[in-house]
Amino acid sequence: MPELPEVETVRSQLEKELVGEVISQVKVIDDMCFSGDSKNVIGAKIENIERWGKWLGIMMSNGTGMDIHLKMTGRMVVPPEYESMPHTRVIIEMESGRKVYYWDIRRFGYVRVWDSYEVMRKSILSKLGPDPFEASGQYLSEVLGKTDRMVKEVILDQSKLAGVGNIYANDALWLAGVDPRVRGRQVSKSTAEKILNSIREVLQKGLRLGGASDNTYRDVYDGKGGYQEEFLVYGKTGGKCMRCGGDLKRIVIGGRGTWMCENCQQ
DNA sequence: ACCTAAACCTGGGCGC
DNA sequence: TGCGCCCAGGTTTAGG
Repeated sequence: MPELPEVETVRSQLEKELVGEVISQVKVIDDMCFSGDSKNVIGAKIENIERWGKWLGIMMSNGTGMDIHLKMTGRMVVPPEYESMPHTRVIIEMESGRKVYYWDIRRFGYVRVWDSYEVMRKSILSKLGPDPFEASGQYLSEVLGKTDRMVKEVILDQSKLAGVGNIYANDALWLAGVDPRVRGRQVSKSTAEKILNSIREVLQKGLRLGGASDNTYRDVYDGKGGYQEEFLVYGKTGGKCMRCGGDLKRIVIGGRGTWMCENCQQ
């Protein structure tokens, strides 16, 4: 699933491919994955590509903008074979002849065109907490101290911390040795700091490996990431704990699969 | 204001 | 072989 490391990988590759290009056409194959007025961006130059949490934001030279969310199964890809692939939903063409494809099996994600880049940016940022690399341990400790929700639900809450999804949340809590069911208010300040450091560590590793491709995620060149080979606990039903050798357990928190070692995570 | 659960969607895997 | 069911989860929305 595209989380911070996957979306950042896509952002940096798209930046290399597209900044400076002028959009000549937007072909919408599936309405469900597109909104806004595509005429706004025709003839405009791509100035910059940013990432906020799991969102991508494209700044256009005429003050308009586009945002993209990959949700579960979205891809932003450039290989030409995507021209006629099933599940290609939107095609963005450049004056240079280059094309970029929005491909998505489940149609949860989207490309949206906005009249104003600034309005778009503010609208997205208003829903998001800080990036885990910018948040302080003090901040996370304060957020946790105000809630009785389980710690895993809090770190997955994009309004509290932007960019962490289920894969990295599971692995970070195992690395920190914290039971995902612990209530926010029960977490000490030093434990909150340990959790934040573990989140950063697994995200860094994800970034270094180009993300996790256990399922449908691919980068801009249709390549796989490597983090799926390095999962600590995520998805390891019936697996053993790498730290103590105990059986990993699968539980459900907030409707999501959660993997943990009951011996190491207290 | 806070919290929970359902809805959105498709393909893959499973049991029968 | 095939059918029905469950599961995957980021975000929004509805309801308690």
